[in-house]
Amino acid sequence: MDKRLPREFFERDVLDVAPDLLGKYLVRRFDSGDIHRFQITEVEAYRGEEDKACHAAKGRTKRTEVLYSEPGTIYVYLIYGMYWLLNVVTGEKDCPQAVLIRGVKEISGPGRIGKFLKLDASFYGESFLISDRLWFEDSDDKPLYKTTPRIGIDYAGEWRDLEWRFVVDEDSK
DNA sequence: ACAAAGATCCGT
DNA sequence: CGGATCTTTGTA
Repeated sequence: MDKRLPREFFERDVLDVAPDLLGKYLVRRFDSGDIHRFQITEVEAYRGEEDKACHAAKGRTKRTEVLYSEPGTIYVYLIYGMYWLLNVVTGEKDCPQAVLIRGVKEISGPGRIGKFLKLDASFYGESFLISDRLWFEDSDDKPLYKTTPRIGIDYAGEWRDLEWRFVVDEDSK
């Protein structure tokens, strides 16, 4: 059976998709053919042009173009000249939203995930719905989680304090 | 054309 | 706490 998360999963508001991704599996098929599954433990939501922390706050540019495309599309970008951060586009087409994958069970930190999964610019615009090297799979786990403000966005003014970071609560497992 | 900052990580 | 390292964006 196909456990890959379908378009309908991502075609919802980012604030619904983000917590639902906790406990799901991020699956990477490397060039060698080896397939690794990583259970998601930490995510953040970035929501629309109004959200000053969202890259789409700058409007439609070459970099943010993909945020306006179909739900389930891969958004990767290089930060600090060395780390590829991984996001999945959510919501209706033309509503720029994305979930940042910040942590999985074996790896803490969005920059380290990109390094471990060998991500690069070639993933930009690819789709999690049909890719043969990067996708999400369902899981029966419904872990309890806590919310906190997002990390590293102190510049975002009133949007800084919104608790749009979702972290699996280990204590409750 | 140039300068500045960034959804980070690591070593000191 | 500062350096690495380079793309994107704002300003001229």
